[in-house]
Amino acid sequence: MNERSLISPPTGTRAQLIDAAERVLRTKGLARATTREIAREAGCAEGTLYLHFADKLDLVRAVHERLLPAFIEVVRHLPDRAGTGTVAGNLTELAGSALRLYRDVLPHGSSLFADPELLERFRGLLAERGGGPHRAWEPVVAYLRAEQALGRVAAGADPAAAALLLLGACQQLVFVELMTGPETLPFRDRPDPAAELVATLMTGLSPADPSDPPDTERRP
Amino acid sequence: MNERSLISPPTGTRAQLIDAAERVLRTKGLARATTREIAREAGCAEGTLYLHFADKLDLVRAVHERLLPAFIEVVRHLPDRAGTGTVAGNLTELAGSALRLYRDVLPHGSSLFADPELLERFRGLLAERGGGPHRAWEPVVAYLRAEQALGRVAAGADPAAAALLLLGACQQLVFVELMTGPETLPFRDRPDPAAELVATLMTGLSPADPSDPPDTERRP
Amino acid sequence: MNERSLISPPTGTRAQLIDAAERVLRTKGLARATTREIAREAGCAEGTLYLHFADKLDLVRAVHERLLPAFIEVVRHLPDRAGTGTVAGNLTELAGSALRLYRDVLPHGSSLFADPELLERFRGLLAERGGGPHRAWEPVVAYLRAEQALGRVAAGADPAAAALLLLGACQQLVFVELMTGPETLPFRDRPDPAAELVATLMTGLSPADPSDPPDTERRP
Amino acid sequence: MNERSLISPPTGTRAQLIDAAERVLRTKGLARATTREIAREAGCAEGTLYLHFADKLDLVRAVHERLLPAFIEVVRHLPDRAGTGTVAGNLTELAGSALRLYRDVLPHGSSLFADPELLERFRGLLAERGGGPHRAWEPVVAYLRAEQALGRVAAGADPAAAALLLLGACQQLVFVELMTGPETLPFRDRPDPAAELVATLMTGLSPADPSDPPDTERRP
DNA sequence: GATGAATGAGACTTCATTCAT
DNA sequence: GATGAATGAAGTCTCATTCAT
Repeated sequence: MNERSLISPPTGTRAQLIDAAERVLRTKGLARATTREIAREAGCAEGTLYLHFADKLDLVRAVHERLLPAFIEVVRHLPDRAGTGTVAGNLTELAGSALRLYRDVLPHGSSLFADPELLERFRGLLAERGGGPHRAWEPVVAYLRAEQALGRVAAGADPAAAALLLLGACQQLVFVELMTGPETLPFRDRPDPAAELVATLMTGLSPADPSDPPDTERRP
Repeated sequence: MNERSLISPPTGTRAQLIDAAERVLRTKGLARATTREIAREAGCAEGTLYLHFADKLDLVRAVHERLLPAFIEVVRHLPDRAGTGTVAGNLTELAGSALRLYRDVLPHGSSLFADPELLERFRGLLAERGGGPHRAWEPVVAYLRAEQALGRVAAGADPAAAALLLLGACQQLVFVELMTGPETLPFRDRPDPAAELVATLMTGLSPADPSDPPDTERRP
Repeated sequence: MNERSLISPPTGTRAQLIDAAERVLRTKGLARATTREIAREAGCAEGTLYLHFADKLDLVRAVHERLLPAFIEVVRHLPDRAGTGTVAGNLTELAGSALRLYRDVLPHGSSLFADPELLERFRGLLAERGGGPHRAWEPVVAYLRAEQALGRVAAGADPAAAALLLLGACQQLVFVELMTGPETLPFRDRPDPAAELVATLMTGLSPADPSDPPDTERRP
Repeated sequence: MNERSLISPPTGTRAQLIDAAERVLRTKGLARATTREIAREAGCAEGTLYLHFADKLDLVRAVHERLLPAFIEVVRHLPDRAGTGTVAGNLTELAGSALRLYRDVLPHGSSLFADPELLERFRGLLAERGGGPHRAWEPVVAYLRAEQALGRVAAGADPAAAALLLLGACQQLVFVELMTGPETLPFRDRPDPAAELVATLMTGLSPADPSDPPDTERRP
């Protein structure tokens, strides 16, 4: 329908429409993001939208498409840092980036569940691009593997589980922030949530005392 | 508007409407859940809906209201189990329950971000009920504190961070499952994701070898 | 449909419904007077309305039916007063009563124009009862004729026109009051509109000076 | 919402909608004037109505807005005629115009009482435009004052009361005509109601014989 | 007689989409 | 490419009316 989508410069009417849609989607929500409102925000006529996109969902898809690289970008260069700084420092920086990213992206991603057809199109997009939120795990896993090779991460640790624990915590923290509203923020009293998550993940919960092995039942 | 809501038995037209709405919301999504479809699913006339609910969003709110207790129920009795079984076993069971719960609840909760007005009403509901997804952390924190007192969890561990890591990982896993679709399931090859998450959380990432302290830079 | 309508006492559910309907019609207007609201106001169930009236318009008709006698009552005894008091005094009293009456009745009467079917039913009611707003003119005409016979009203005056002038002025004054709202009342600064209308009607506009005959053109 | 309203030519979709609404309102009445019917009458789609008006009542308001000038136009040039023709002739012409005007306008104006919200909007319109049915009195009052200065109207007469008597009589005559229906027309036998009203208003009711002063009681 | 939950036709309104200019 | 008035299907919601209790 629109073969210039990958060639077209980031400026121009098409890009303005995507920008406008992104803003309206985040502000008003998917349910209230009308083509009229988006066109008004983009400063063009409603009909112009259909010169650049097949339909409204195609525009929403374009918004998501533009969001995808940002998602990977956050963790892309992480593996290169293996062996530099400290593991905890690198992971804390990762967690901080993830928190910022989720604040921007989660409303868009969550809205997908409100519309199965939109979700289906998004899956098609993921299939094309080979993307998906789980792709963020991979660089983290690669980084942890590299650190394992360097001996800075326990050899027995499960990098995939660790990546899921850390990124999942970040996502849930933002999810709860967005859901309960800006007033009632749990974890807000914490000075640096990212550092605390990483510290706990590094140390683990098991007591150091081997006289109390965690995998043995205490009572019959 | 409907004073029977707290007294009425779980059967009756009102309950049928909530049931029907829950099904339609999960099947068609919030954006496609029409009053006509809900009434048809409930086996009553469209107008009947407005005998029991102020408007459509009020019905959606009722669906969420019914979901809230389930959320807490999963973790409510966890603190009582402190000192019984193994810590890892108890947390694995929790993670398993959380995974099942999120599969049911996440689409509903995520859809809230598609409609700011609905989100606002949901916040009002949370304010009334004193609820919110973060309430699930509290029993986990209480449990971990109790285990710390028993010496089965490291005294220096941060229970709040641990709860967020574990529940966040579960939520993200389900989020990715639901988003990428039933075909492309990452982590599907894993026999028991819950156990792996718990194992990693228990052990931590830091290498056991004290000659390689994790918080010291290796290279300048 | 309901043969007891003329026999039934003024109390009882039927009368309560008419009372309630009268209040709701005046307060909310015909367009917002729902059966639910009327039943609530009457303190009975919605279905009860249909035990006493064929449909909603039948109830509205009953309200009008009860208003009709009040309309005539104001002027009924006027002819008997011929030759008593002063003509101006009698007419001023009449005008005062008419102003009060129109304030109660005009919203109901005017609303008839909003619904041709209701208006048609009202005409049927008038045909039955031999009523109609113009019946109010007759006693006034009779009174003026009697006063003419007594020489207290000019023999050449047209009683019908006089009745229309006086009652019409009262109706329009109330019409404007109701339409422009309670704040902006023209004629409100006048201490006694009724007396002023009557004074003008008694004296007429023609100058007393016969040297300036009113029916002669002054300029070519 | 529609900035062309003051600039747009009297043709075009907007004007067609106002025309159609005016017809439907007069034919079916406010209560039966549906947007579907109005759109059908205007020859456009139902949704088009909302391109030009905020909602249905806004369209009704526009109909009334277009009626307002007509109301004033009837009496606007009356003061200029002071001293020309005869007073009775000028007033008779005025009364004739008022009768014709009320036949067109009264159903619309009266319907306002059926819907308090519409009445409220109409008051807002009057406040904007500085209008209102009482504005019709002013030119009549000005005319009578001018004639008083010329000695063609009694110096002691009350112009405001006279205006109210004459216009009120015209309004009530039309009100009764419209209410009782085309068959039962009181005053229909009269050849020229306007002339008769004016004649009575000019002469007054008081007998010419000063030996019978109207303000003295005849009997104790 | 009284009830009030249920009904369903139909009202108003929104909004993605088209097309002549 | 751009426009924006027009479209009309579909949505939410109201309300007079019925009927089993």
